[in-house]
Amino acid sequence: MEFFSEGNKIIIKNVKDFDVKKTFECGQCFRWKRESDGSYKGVAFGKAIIVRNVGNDVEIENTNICDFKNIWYSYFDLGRDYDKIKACIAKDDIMREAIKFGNGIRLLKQDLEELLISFIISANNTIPRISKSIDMLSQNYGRRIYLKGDIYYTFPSLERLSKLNLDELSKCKVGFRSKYIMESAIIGVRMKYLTMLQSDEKAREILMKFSGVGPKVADCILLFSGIRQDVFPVDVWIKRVMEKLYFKREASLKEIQEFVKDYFGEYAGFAQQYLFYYARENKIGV
DNA sequence: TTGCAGGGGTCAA
DNA sequence: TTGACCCCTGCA
Repeated sequence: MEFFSEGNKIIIKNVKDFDVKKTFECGQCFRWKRESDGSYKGVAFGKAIIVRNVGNDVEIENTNICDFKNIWYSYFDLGRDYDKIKACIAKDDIMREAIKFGNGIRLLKQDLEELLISFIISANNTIPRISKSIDMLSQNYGRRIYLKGDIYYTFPSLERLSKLNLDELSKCKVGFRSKYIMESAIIGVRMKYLTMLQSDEKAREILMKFSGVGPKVADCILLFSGIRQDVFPVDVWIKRVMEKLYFKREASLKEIQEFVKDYFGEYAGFAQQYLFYYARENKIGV
């Protein structure tokens, strides 16, 4: 992979497997907004950038070599060989079709604190509402940053969120999840560093001790932070697509997870992303 | 216009 | 195993 800077842009030449639209719209993140020219503006790790596909290249605007090396290279998972992953999980015609459809999806390595709160908000919620709540939390309690003269807001720290009361949280339209957010922020601050989870065998168990974090949310946090690739978050869409295309009948959460563990193995999480995008975009099972 | 179901699940009984 | 849960949107 070759990259260079040009003004306030980083240009990554001849990038394989990086479709900006699919990566931001496959359901793993909530803070990227599509612009009329097809680029995406968003905030991650305290920085606001614009990302776009230009032919075979990817451009990142409002950044520099230093941030690219320290933040974006990891965030966009640029060190990974997606051909290898795809070869590992392409076990059948269904999966090959889903991979073909979702070709260019990358799994982002996102911030743990933001993931924890975002996916607590996602429970029994709709994507537009989740985005709205996350934007409101950021606007009210995040830090101001600038991009091309416009104001953006970073996602607030757990430290900051842990000091809010239920009324303040409820104003961000999180509904019954305000209690979960408050309690989880306090637990997170008490743990000192969520990054400890990186090297913890019991990361999933620990995450499920947080208020509002069950098996699905825990798996999303593990997968979208890059801690684990073998987890397979099962939500209503994945349940439907697995039942319709693989089981040909109703199947329990446990059944599905045991099946994919053996079937897709260490890269089950990538299979989940291709299937999720495929199922949602084509409304499979609806 | 009004009413109701349902949504990236989790919790508590 | 089951029902409640904020509250906004879509649809009849």
